[in-house]
Amino acid sequence: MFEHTFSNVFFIFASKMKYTIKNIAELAGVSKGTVDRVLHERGKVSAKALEKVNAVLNEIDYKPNLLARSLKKTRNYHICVVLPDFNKDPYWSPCNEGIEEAIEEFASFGVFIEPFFFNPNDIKSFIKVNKKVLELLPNAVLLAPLFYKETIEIINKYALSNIIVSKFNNQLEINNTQNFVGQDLYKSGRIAASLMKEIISKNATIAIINIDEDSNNAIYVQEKEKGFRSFFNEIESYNIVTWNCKQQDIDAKLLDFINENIALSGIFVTTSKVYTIAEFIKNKKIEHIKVIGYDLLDENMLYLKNGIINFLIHQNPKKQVYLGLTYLVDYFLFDKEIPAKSLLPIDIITAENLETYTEN
Amino acid sequence: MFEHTFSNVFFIFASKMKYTIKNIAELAGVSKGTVDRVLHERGKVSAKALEKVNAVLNEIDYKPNLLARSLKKTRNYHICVVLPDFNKDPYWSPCNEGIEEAIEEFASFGVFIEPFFFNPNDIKSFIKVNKKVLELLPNAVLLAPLFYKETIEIINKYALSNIIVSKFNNQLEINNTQNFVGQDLYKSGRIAASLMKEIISKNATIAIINIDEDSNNAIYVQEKEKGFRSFFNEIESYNIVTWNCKQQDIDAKLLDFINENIALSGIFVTTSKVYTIAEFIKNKKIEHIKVIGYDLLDENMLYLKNGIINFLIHQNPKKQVYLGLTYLVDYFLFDKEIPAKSLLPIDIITAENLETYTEN
DNA sequence: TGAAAAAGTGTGCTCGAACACATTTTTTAA
DNA sequence: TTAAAAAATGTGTTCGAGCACACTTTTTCA
Repeated sequence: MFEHTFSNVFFIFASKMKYTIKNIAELAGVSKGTVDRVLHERGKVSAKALEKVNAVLNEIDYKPNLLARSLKKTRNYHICVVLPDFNKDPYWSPCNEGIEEAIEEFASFGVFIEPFFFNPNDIKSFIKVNKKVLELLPNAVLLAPLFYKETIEIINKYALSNIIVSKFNNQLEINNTQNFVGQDLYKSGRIAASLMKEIISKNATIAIINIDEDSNNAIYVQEKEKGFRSFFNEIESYNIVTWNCKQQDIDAKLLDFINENIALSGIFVTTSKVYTIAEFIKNKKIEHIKVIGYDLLDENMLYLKNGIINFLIHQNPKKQVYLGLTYLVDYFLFDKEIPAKSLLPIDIITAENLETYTEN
Repeated sequence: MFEHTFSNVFFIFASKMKYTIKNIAELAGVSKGTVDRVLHERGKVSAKALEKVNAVLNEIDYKPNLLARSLKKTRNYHICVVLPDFNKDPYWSPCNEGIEEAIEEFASFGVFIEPFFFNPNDIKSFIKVNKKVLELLPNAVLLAPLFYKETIEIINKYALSNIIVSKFNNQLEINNTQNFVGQDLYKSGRIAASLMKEIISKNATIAIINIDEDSNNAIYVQEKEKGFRSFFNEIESYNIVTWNCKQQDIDAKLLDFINENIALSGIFVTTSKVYTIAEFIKNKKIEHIKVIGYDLLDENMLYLKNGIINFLIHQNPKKQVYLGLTYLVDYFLFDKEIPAKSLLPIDIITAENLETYTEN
């Protein structure tokens, strides 16, 4: 270790001392300008000076003060979040909380976060909103890429304007995605299956129900279905059937579907719309069917608590946006790298541990 | 809205513009010193000036730049973490990772974090380590308060030296704890019980096994037991027995215990030592007993994957320390409030969702 | 009324990094 | 040998908040 002392520095933690560029300059016997040039490899440094500075840098553990760095290059950063309108689909409602928290928290650092909502049932609305955002020329966009083809196009346009794009919730291509925050949907399906297996008896029939899933975001639901089926394929002796339906058809057709499959003892709903099935089951007083679905919507939580839904899988949309925004902010302010792929844990929610996820 | 413009300010986002003290001073027609006095209520401001500044402050949404604020009052903060040696109990091993990550991340902000380990089986070691830490006079201590009486004493001493104390993992008093990061142990026991109920048949016998729990940290284990029993008390028709044992006695005595309780079909181990029971069950080729325990120790994860352990409850010690440290750092750097009580979600881990918690 | 005390106000420096620009040293070539 | 060009080095300003200190205005009271 170096044994030098600085006039202006009070050694509190001997070896763990925080060095500044000025300190390094003094130790190396050069000016802070030279140290700066060495640190940033800006050239214009003589071999002798380079050596002196590097000698010091090798001895100490210099970490630039990120507060000072970020303050110096103070800029106002603008991040837009593009996501479905939660009035059209309550699944997205928690995202809003996450965004509001991020707005509040990061405003003090000069980061301005702005949400933009589109209609998840209307591709045109998705395109329109993105066009509007593009015109604002923000520094970055955090996007829920619901529509495959249109997202590819808009991402290219953003790229032309040097706007960073991160995605959340839906993986655009299932592999090789960049800047993505979300969950592994295939695994999520497998987990649902493993839970189902624990709570129903052998040789039973299990239904996978996809509600209101048109071809657009069907790929995401299909991943879950694949995962679910893969689990049972490995153990056999279960009969898995898939039913695609519209929400308004449930009342008219679900009873027929149940009667057609007499051994039916488990239903896996691939989205947050599981409450519609639960409602039906409750009204018809069907007691032998176990239900697993997605997400902590108010209605879902109600049916979970009174035992009609047995398990919910938590996709944690709030954490997804918040984390996505955190990555972008850390990138702008502190030069942190944005993780190419951030897969959140897949939480299993029961009536008992539910409140530990909703508190605070 | 104000319609003024500043010579040196470029309006990017009309109303969402970031104001500085200088801006406010210009708008109010006073100097930044006066604005500063108003903001901090330092007095020495005339009624007229106060009014002018407040008029501006009411119109705009001033958020001080936390980077600048923190840079100005640059200090080196020293935080000590006092926790059990992970060589004595592998449960604490993930904490180390959390601490290492925090050290790395916060060093750039002038925060120096230092871990101190004590022997969890030796009260004297706990006292000794804390005494050592006290002499260092850090700004804060993050503590795993394993021993009740001794913790009370040491906390008082820290307080006398104006050292902030946060606790994690063990709640000192079950209610009214301050600066605590951890889980609700009672609830955790209930969750274990609810899972047990799903996977065993009615009228069965269930064993609660406490391994190596002497009177010191017994209170924490007792909370889990209480929660577990409370769940089954509500539904009856189950027979719950408790067995307290030493790890070295398992081989000699567990088989007797199992034979004494012929209907035994579920075991709840109240700590991370569940692998010792799993090992026994595997060796004796007992197949009808379901096992639920705690924490993602390597051995536990192995038995979870091969089906001997059915569920693990994740106490997330790594997240606990990391979060505890984050709270302290945010407090020192950005004047954020330290939450009095931060209860983490209680994660249910199965063979299927396990890897979503261990990745990244 | 006027000097002293009190109250109010403004200026300028600091934190550490970054970078523009000024100054000094070395190299080049006539 | 020397002037010009190039390279190397050092200096000073900025970011925004916070605070010490200097300066100005108002109030107090003999």
